[in-house]
Amino acid sequence: MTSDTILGYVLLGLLHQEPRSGYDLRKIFTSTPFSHFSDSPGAVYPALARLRRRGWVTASAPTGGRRKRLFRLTATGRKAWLAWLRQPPTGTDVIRGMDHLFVRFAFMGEALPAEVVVRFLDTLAREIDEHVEDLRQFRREAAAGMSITGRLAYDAGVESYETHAAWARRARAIIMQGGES
Amino acid sequence: MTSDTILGYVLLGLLHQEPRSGYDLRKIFTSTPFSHFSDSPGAVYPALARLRRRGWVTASAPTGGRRKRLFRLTATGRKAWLAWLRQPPTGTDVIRGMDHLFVRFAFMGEALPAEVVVRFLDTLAREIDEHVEDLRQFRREAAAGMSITGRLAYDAGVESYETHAAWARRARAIIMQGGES
DNA sequence: GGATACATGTAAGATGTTACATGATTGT
DNA sequence: ACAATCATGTAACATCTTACATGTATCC
Repeated sequence: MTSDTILGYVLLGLLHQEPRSGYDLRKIFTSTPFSHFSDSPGAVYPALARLRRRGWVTASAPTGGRRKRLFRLTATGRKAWLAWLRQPPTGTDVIRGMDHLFVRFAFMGEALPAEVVVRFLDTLAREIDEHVEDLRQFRREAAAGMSITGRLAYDAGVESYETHAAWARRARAIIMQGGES
Repeated sequence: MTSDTILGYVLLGLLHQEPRSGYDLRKIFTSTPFSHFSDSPGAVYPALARLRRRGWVTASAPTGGRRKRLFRLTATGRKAWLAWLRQPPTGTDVIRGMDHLFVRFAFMGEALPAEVVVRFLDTLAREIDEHVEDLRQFRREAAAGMSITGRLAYDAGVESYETHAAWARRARAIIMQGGES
């Protein structure tokens, strides 16, 4: 049970909501304005083939006169997806980029109990704090050798992390009181 | 003169500062706490080979008893790097992720006049504003179908963009008054 | 003498990008 | 009839990751 890419898990998450075709999935990526995810057939279809090979999804025979095939999650697919969702955020996750973490978080509400979500946010806020401390430390030592724009860009990064930590604490409070956003 | 990857341009930027070896470049990635950039030899050496093939850098013969080879920018390499630096930020850049833009911005202070930097920030702030407007629009339409964590994650993304727009305006002011950060 | 840091590369494998190929259905 | 959208895939290509291979210089 080795892990798949983020794209694989996102597809799993969308198929957890309801069975869909490759085309449906691509359209979601086209129409959603966030997304590092490409709607290109060259990304989506091979990813679906991969998931099928792993036994995480099944494809129906072509339906409806069209060649449309609906993909649906298998039991092991759901298990793999839940295992992915349940991973607590690590320092490495924080360094490698918050985006993946947000994608994971976005799906959590559909499948995990509030306490797990809250724990995720707690850990995330703490991990970000630690990383910010490292970033500040480095800035103190290295600022002298940096250009103006270098320093400003660096500060933008730090500020971005701080924004995320503050968000995590606000989100935690919202989840705790039952979820009025 | 097709374009290279971000890694290529970052290497170019570091070599613009001073000639360095592949090892030197890798160490920079190891020791800097930001970075999506990997210090793995399997990324850096092939990228340097690519830049050499393009005629953007030259490699000295092994020096110093060691096998160390120093890479340095050629005139066309510097031109290609400057062309990359001078690109104004586009809407697509903003959607694909701010990170690349910050990397570019970080190098700008070393090579471009303040007015160009200011123009970059102006355009960036406007492009972000536009994108935020789209994101809000989508949220209004789609919020009903989203889970709590889905909505929260989405809002984190929007907030992140807003933070960046505000940063761009602050950075602009700092550059204009000569660069006290 | 042995560990650690210096130093450069290649090999295998997975993933993603862009472009191509093919054909059915729906709306005008 | 024709265009647009639905629908699924493959092919070529570049890039990155992880792991391997090799050898030198320095410090203790």
